[in-house]
Amino acid sequence: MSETQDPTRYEPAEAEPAVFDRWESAGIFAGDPEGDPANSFSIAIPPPNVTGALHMGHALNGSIQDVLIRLNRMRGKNVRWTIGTDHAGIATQTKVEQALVDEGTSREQIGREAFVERTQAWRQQYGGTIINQFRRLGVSADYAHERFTMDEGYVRAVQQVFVALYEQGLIYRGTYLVNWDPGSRSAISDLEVEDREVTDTLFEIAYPLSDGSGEVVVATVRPETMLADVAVAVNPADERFAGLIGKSVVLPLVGRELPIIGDDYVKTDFGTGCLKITPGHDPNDFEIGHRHGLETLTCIGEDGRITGGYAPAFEGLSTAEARTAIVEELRAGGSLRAEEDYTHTVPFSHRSGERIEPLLSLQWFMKMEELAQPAIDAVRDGRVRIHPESQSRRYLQWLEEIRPWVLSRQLWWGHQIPVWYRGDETYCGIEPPRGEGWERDPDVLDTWFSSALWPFATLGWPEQTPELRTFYPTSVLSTARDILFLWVARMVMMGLRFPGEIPFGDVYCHSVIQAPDGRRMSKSLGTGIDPLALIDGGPRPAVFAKKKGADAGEFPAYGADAVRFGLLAMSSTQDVRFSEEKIAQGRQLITKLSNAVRFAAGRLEGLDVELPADGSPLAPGAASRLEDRWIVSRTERIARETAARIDEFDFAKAALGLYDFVYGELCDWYLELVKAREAATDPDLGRVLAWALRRTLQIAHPVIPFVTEDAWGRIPGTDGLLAGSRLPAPDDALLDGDAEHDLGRVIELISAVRSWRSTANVPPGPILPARLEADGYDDEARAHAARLARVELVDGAGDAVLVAVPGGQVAILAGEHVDPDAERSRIAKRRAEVEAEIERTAARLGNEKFASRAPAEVVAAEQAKLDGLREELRTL
RNA sequence: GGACGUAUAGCUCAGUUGGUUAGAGCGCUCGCUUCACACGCGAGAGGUCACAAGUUCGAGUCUUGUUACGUCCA
Repeated sequence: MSETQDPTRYEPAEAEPAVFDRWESAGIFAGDPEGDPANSFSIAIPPPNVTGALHMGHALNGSIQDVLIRLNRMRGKNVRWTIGTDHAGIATQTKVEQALVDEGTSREQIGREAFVERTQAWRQQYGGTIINQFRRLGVSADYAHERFTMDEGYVRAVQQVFVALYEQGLIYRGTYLVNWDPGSRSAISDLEVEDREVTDTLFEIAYPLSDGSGEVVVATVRPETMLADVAVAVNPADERFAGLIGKSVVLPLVGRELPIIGDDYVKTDFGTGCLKITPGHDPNDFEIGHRHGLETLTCIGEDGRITGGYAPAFEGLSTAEARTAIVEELRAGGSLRAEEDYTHTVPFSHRSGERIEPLLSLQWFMKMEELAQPAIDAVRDGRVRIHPESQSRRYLQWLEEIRPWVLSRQLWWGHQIPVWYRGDETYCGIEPPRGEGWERDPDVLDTWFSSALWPFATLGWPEQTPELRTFYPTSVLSTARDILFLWVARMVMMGLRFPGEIPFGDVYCHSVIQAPDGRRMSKSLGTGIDPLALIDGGPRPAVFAKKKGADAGEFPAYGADAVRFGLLAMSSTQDVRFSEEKIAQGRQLITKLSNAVRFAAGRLEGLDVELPADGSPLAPGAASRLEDRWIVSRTERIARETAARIDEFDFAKAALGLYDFVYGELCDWYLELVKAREAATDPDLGRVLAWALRRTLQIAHPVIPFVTEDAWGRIPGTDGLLAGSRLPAPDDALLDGDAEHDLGRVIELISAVRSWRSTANVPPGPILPARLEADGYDDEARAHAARLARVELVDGAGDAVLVAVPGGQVAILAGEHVDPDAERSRIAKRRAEVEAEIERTAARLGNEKFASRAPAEVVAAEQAKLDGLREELRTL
């Protein structure tokens, strides 16, 4: 960062905050709740965790949604983007508990009421962080209607849904295995569990048949749980054990008799093909036990030590000690048949780092089949479309094998379950029960239960608000793939069940942005990047060093636009690796565009460049200039393409297509071509230049909103905010295929001469005399070609170097810089290439089967290519 | 172990239903203080499209197999 400000460089840090303030104070982010539902475009943001800070996934998803929102706002849609945060039960509770511990107290000491108050206060103070970070990114959401999954109306929506599902018999209470964390002595959610790969020992243990006719050998990594075994299972299709189903075995060390059951969960090719069934300590066994009506025993307590009274010798031992002791005893008793290393993934607690102990406890659940079927239908019949399409298969697969959902969490922060108990009585209702002696269920609901209501609860449901009528169903849900089940599927179920309509028409699953080494971006691995460090500048983590092993240094302050562009350009239908180059590419585009506007503004200074009422920059019927017709046509095409790509969620193509247009057409050619003209005496130029820049800024605005808004105000004749401007309807009258073709030839000609110059070592400066020996170039085209190729078109004869161009050749006359003799080797090389290609093409055309079987247009294209090559060969 | 996905330039990625001499950005090389821009302008080098068979007039693209990697599920 230099001390002196270079005025040719756009400074995002200066421009962005001011631009954002202008948008917000103009109130353009708010939709009209009374608008026509048919003209609505709405999005409910996936609510980020209230404890969170913006990470790369949020930044990508925020950029994606903002592109959709801004494009549709400029189309004149009535736009609503609901923003807000999720109360995130465990994460938030953990944060506050940590603070209490630091103060030398605990949640148990201060009590539930004080704890919840304390957490509310914490949220008031810190919960807005991520929302403000979204502002930095340029997110144009409706901040005035920010929602929280525990605000007043939302609590009512959650309770109403719970009570309704309870009354309909879909919510019930039962025993279930939870993820018990022996370290923190509480149940934790799946989200707080991380799978780690460990190497355990797979033990093979013989269980003798009760009738003495032999034995079965089971394989297990957790022999200590055998004390609570209730059965042995084999696959009914497994011929080895076909005769055993229905017989029984004797459990070693304990002596209990266990039935042998058949269940096709058992894999015939894993372990020994016999599985011990311990419903009290393994989720899969629990399912199998349920299917077969087996009882559930437990032999491990909440402290992770052996209990149960099945084998007193091991009681009180930790699971690890018990494992050693049990294996020893089995070995001594001759029951241990084999042991081998076995690498697999097992769950660990994020909080304590201890291995999760599945534990049986009383929980609230929800039956899912009845809710799942309509959600399956909605995707099958296309009312909800999932992009990319491949993800819908995963969605359907999961719903088709859906299992009951455990709703209750042993936490204090969240939606407390609206159920009260008195003796054997149970009451479920929104209002507390009348009478004395009732006690409320202490548990809260899984955070995803309330999140599932997000698309409609944020619009005021269960009240029939104007917002709900206008903006529900929402248009698009954009999210990371990994919560397709946890969240998306549940929103579809709840939307169909309660408001009675799908919650959104399109679901877009965006890429996961990985670290350069292909790992996930993660704070703990040091592979994460704070998007604010890219926007404002900040330390670059070591894995992102430009050269391996070198000091990683700092990110430059790329600004929000560059970060948005880069993330969108990186995004794909699959996971992608983060590339700082794409962010830098965005910064280049921004600088380029800013300078283009600077150039145009200089030309247009003091001119009236109001457009005719129909919006067309070209005077009707007038003989407009080639380059003007060309840029108008090209701009119109890019406008359509970019919008179409955004509509089909191809954000990378939209962003990179913009880059190519701004660099490769607008700046490289149009601005260069018009430099010979003077706006003050050329009314066409003023209009077309202003039009092309304005349209380009409009097209680019959804992707790079700040710089385009800043530039918008610098073009004469624009008023109001770009973000609030209306896109004109597509206009076929602006398309001009002839102009595109004709100027395309001029560009090819100029490029051919430049290329020759460079490879022939002719200095770029001098203007060389040359003859244009080619058809199809009018005076205008000749003038452009001469100026940008730096040649002077003459009629003189003489020795010359020939450069092949569309329609013929340019003969550069021999002179100070041009020596035809020195050209020989270059020409010979090119001739060899052309001859080889002619040979290939002629052979293809001469192939009888090609001529007869290939489509006519392919054959014609080959013939045209051959003709072109033969023409070039003549010039060589 | 199962399912799905991915292998294209030094790096990160495009590449429509098979059809010109496979593209872009970055990096690299050469040239340029061309009056919007050196975060610039012009030109260029660089690819056995992972490997092996097959289908076809024609394969980066389709089929099968192999290898490597990734994600999810168990």
